Amino acid sequence: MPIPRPDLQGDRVIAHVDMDCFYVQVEQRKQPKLRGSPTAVVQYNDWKGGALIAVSYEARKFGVKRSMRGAEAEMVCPNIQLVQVPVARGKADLNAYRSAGSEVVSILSTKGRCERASIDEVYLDLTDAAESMLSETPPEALEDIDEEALKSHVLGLSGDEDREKNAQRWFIRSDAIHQDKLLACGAIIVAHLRGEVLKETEFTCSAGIAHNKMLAKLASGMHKPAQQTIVPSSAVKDLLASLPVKKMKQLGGKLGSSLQNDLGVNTVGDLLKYSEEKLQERYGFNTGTWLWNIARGISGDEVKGRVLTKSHGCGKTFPGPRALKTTAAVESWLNQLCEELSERIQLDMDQNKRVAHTLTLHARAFKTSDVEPHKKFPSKSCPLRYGINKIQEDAKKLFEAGLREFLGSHINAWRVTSLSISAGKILDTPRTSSISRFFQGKSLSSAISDASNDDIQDDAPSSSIGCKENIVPESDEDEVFAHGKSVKEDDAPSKDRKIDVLCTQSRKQKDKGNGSILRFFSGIKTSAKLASNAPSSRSESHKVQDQRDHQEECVVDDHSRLGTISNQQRDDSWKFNAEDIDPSVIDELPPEIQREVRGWICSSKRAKTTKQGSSIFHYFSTDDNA
DNA sequence: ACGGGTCGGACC
DNA sequence: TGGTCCGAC
Repeated sequence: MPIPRPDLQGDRVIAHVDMDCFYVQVEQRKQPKLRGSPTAVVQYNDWKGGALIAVSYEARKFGVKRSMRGAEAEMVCPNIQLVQVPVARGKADLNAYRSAGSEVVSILSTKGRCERASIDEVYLDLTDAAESMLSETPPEALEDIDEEALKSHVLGLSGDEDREKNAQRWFIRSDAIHQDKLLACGAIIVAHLRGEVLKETEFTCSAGIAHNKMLAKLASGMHKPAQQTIVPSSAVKDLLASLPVKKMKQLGGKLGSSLQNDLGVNTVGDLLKYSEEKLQERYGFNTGTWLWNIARGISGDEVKGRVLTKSHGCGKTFPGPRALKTTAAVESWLNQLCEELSERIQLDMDQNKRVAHTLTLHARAFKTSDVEPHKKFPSKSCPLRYGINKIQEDAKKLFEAGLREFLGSHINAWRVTSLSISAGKILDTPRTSSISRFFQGKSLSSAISDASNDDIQDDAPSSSIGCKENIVPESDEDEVFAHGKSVKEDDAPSKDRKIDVLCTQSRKQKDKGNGSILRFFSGIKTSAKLASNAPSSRSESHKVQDQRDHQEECVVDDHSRLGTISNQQRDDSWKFNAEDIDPSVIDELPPEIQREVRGWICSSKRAKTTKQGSSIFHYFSTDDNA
């Protein structure tokens, strides 16, 4: 699982920021009277008082732990305040925590590359900011330095008496090595950011500052809550020497157990005894090298610039007697899950201009009269279509396909103990200079949800799920394009505006038969009609569109009717599917382009690749503002 | 009858 | 790829 990355760049400044008992803080902000008293967040309190998923530091003093039941917590801490996770559609609703996490990220992402590692954790690469500070305003006197930064814990400082004094001296050491000075700057930046977070969100957090993610993560947990810890290189060896392997990220599971049980490695330092080859032999090449490196505090793992999640999922378990026994029960719960999922991907689209492309269903099930004892319910996925009903419909088909495979040819009673669906392959929709401009009177979001209006029932043969085929049925293009009211009203393109080409990157041109050029021309056909009875002024929303900082072309996607927009500029050719182009579309083009297009329609039965420099390419790729 | 609900990543 | 498994919070 872990993979070694050589730390090419040696002196990075990496921070890991971890919110303190985050769910509790979110609830305390909502309900300030809870502040200061022992508090825990539980979900579902009907069975033994619910399961604790976050515990305040006041409550921890009483020995309250995560994974206790509410009832247990009350035994060890009678005054504990138990707050329930909101429930929506019969399941836990974590949206409040997700959006609180986003508040934090929006502050933390201002000083450098930011990776959202979980709902309440981020990594920051502050190398550039720290270098700048060091060269412009290096910390030379205590007065220069944020008070919070001076409270940092600096690992490896010898002084046992006054920790804070030592830390302060460390900050302003003029003879410190460059690496340490960078860390000091990083710590000052982090202290400032934490102050901003507190001011703007009322949340406290803890942080670790080090030269790589692994050490930063380790450090952020060392002094909590609301404190920060610095790991100078000089402290790494001693730190790891006594660190139990299980404390290291990635070693909390089977791999860590194996190190202990099979190699007798109890601390990370113990790993130093093993050669890289030995570790590779035992755990495989990648893992072996990775282990060898982390024993030395080496990790080149980079901070990904990613503040948004890569997928959205929701699920629910149905333990013991609650296990679902009928397809009706399964469908009913799937519908609830799909509603939530739909809401979330819709929000993602509205807020972030992103579109999800695959829908995946997971389930756990067992057979009551089991012949094959431990067969797993297979997960299934299909292209994702926007719209609650479509998602529900597709999820149902995915479940049916999975169930058939799960049951095989036997006639068996079954129980489902968990269900989850997720939306993945989420791609940015770069700003539109393409066909979607014709429809930009409305948001991308409404365009897509309109495109998946549920009044038209499409019937995909459910058998197609098991196969490699797309279960998404083709629907009438007019369904998309018919929704033109805002286009007509206030945002129709002017007649002379360049009709943008719709195309896909050639490397993505795997869609067979339903190439996007086809949709493009269908689109032009309709939009040209709309355009012809529209006012000729550029609309307000076009200007807004133009300001989006994404770039380049827009493409109608395979999975949603009006969806994916992909970057083109780097491609030197576009591949067009020339099938089924309505001649009236071509009439809209300038004469010389018309001739060109008619030419390649005649000459090619299926597809045509135009190279950069061709007149068609030039025409369609030229900015209409030019 | 399970820490539940979600995530990310690697592997085949 | 899709599907599975692992690890994490």
